[in-house]
Amino acid sequence: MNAPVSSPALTKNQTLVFDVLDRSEAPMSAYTILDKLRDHGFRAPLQVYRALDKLTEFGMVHRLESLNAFVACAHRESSCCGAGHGHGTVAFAICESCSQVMEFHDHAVDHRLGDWAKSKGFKPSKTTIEIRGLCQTCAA
Amino acid sequence: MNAPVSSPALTKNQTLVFDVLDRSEAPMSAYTILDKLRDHGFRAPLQVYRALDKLTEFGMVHRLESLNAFVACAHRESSCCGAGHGHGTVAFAICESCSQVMEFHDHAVDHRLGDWAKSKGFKPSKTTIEIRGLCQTCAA
DNA sequence: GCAATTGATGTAATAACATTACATTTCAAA
DNA sequence: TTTGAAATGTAATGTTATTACATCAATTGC
Ligand SMILES: [Zn+2]
Ligand SMILES: [Zn+2]
Ligand SMILES: [Zn+2]
Ligand SMILES: [Zn+2]
Repeated sequence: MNAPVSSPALTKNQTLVFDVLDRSEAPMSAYTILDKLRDHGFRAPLQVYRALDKLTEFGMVHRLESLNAFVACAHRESSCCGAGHGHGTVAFAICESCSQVMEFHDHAVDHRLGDWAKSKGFKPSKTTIEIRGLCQTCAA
Repeated sequence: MNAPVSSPALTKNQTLVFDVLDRSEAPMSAYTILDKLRDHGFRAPLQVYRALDKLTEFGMVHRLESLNAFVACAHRESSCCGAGHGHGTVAFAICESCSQVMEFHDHAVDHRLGDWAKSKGFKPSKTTIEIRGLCQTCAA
């Protein structure tokens, strides 16, 4: 269940993609990332998708399913469930006005969904929790 | 916050789309629905997307973000949070082997996420909870 | 009855997101 | 130094969703 994964040294493409995402305020689509990296020799979507796959596997990047977009992990150092990037289920609050994304982990929610799964004999592999709405600033 | 919505009589296209989804065991993409409805005069994706938009608005259909697909609501009559289809946040467990989808509502999860939002001044408009994994049968 | 408005529909074209297939390169282990 | 695994480059294609515009149908106000 979302076992921590080691994150080896990144390849050149992985580093480029991660740096773009990490410097971005907002989530980015694969194609937006591609455009940002044309200057660095990127020519095709697959170069981005391959890097994103690995970064996601390493837990350094998350895919926002409701946006078809990606963010660098903001769940940095350790936490309650697993160390470093090897976190358990994480949730996102996504502002539909300014695109800001807040990443958080809620133990109670995680356990509650885990209990539900157990009660149904369901074996979770990945859980998505995304709250769309307005951040404090934009709601004011 | 996810206020109940009245569901007026459906139009012809809405009825066709809903019936296809309602009879399906598994979630369907808009294009799969389109193919099922060619015989009934459907020719273009927009006919499906427009119907899906309305059905979603009525709470009769849900979009599964992690699948880019749609299911008929299985949350039928009333429930704790709002009557009929006008439900609060709902969660889905999606079997990656047999495609079966279980729709459920968990009060505790809903309130916990609501509390988090309140504590951050975040105003939720829509919350997505999707658990991918293996159903009891497929996990055996 | 007959505009005027509104919502639904039909159709084509295009945009946005993602994968398959195959050739080539890199690099560390044997 | 062979060789095998992982990464990369490139093109083509597949899948999902929207924009733009024309037409049609039901309702409302006159
Ligand atoms: Zn994270
Ligand atoms: Zn905001
Ligand atoms: Zn439902
Ligand atoms: Zn199953």
